[in-house]
Amino acid sequence: MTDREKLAELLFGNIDKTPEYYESLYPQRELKEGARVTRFAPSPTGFLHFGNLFTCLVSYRTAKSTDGVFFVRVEDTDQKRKVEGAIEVMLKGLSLYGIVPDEGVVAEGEEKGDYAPYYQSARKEIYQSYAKRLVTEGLAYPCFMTEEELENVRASQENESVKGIWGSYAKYRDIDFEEAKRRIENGEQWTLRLRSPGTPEGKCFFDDMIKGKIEMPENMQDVVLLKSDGIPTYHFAHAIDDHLMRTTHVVRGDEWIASAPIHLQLFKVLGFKAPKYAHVAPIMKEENGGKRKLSKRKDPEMAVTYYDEQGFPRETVIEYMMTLANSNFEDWRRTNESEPVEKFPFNLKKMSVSGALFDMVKLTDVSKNVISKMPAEKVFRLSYGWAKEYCPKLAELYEQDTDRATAILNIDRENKKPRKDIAKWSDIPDYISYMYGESFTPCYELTGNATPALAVKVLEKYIDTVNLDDDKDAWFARIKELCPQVGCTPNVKEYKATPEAFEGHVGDVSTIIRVALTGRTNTPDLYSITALLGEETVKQRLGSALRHYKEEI
RNA sequence: GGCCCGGUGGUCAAGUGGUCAAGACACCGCCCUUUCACGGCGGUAACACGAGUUCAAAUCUCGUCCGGGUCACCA
Repeated sequence: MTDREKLAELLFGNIDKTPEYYESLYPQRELKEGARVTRFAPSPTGFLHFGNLFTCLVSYRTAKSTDGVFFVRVEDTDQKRKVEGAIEVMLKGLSLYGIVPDEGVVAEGEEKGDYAPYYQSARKEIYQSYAKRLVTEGLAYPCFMTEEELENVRASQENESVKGIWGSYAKYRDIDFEEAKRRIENGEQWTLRLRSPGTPEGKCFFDDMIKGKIEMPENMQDVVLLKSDGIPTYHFAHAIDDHLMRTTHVVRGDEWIASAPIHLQLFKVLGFKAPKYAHVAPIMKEENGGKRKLSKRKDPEMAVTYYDEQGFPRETVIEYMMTLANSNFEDWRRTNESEPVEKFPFNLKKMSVSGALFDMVKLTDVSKNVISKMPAEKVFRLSYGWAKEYCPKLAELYEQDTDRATAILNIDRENKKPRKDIAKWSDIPDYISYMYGESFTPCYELTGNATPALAVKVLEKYIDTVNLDDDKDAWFARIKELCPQVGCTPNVKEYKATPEAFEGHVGDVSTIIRVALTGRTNTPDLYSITALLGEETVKQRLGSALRHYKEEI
């Protein structure tokens, strides 16, 4: 037995499975040519936020657009930061946005797939098996530096360009077996460090799917592989897991780019083929003319739940994210109006290299388009669901008569070019307020040529002629007939030609009726509104308006 | 500070040596129109700066400036 073998035994005496065992336990996946295997690897420390979802969506679409596999692995190696229930919240959030993993952790504590376990905390023996092999090969060693020593190193390296544990700082790199044994038997804490083969001159090259070719100094730090509790660091776990789970494309935030040399070196040292990397730029936020990463603290729109609360349909968020991810998505959407997003040929290489500013105005526009294409039944169903949770008043109104509510939401919706009034469900209470006695607030402000005096004349006549049995043409014909009787013309062009000859035109007459019925100068189709209001309400509101204008003049 | 990455209209962005520098959102104007919205048409507005290379540079090189990321027994 060599000293290295003895050391490996001393360190990992309890480990009897070999890397070869795991290699055969987790064989290559049998997928068709070009199929990509990606993953989402959250740590259970927080909640799902916009950036998370975005990166995850990119990862998901990468797999799905190639008939590959998308799985979820939980990176719970840092017990200190673990937050109860975070995974459940995250997974639920993903599924709401249509992201359902093929494999991995599918619910809190529930796993599916042949490459289990998918909780890193349950993979300790696997990591240690590879760690043991590394020690045997002289590629890793136990380090007994104390926290205090580490801090001293850090302090003394303040002005040095190459930081970390390397060269002469790697105090325990070359201690002999006897010393290691003595210290361990002495009960000293140790971490396992990589014996980095890097040199100051060495370069690390890789071709990022998004950022392109990148050249960096190669890693020469003896990074920690196993923490003193035997649990791996992110770096080590990433190499082992993504190799064993046969990930082909690692999609992650670009804050990881700086540690890519470590990862590539780890893959090399372990004898693994490195995956392709796709480093996604973060979504930024404008502030004081500068850009900054969207932060959970300061930006409420960061939390994905914000969109639910506001009542943005999930499709909106997905569509908006797709426009950020692949700029040709909007063109595609224009020519494929009703296709599901899944059909879009998503392309990792079309991802933007630098972070985009989050644009609420754009998201609103996207949302209006999304909602304008929905049939009224869907608008009703989704907004009702939202109302039950966030706006009980709206839910109550809906519940008076769901068919009527749907009909209200259907006004002008079946036009060839539907209106785009609603961007989010929380716009609805105001949008439909005048359709309900409870929320109708009279307002008799007029615009254009409409004056209280004219209003009195119009309303006195209209209140007698209005007939709820009219179809739209008959309804409008009546209004036109009324015009000459009050000194107006039913022909707007005629009015424009000789404005001095009339008190107003049919538009002004309509405005008077519109204001009387809805309290607003702008509304969707007045005929539909009149019909849905019902005769009693119509007569009553016309009457109130009439009284008001009479008093006013 | 070292190391990476980036800088095209207000925002998102096409673009890879020769374009009057696309398109979308926003904004403005006109048209359509019973209001508004929708739709149509048009408009304002950009290659961070400075040197090179070249007949020709947003595109290639170098420098400057600005922005972002990262330098843990966190991920």
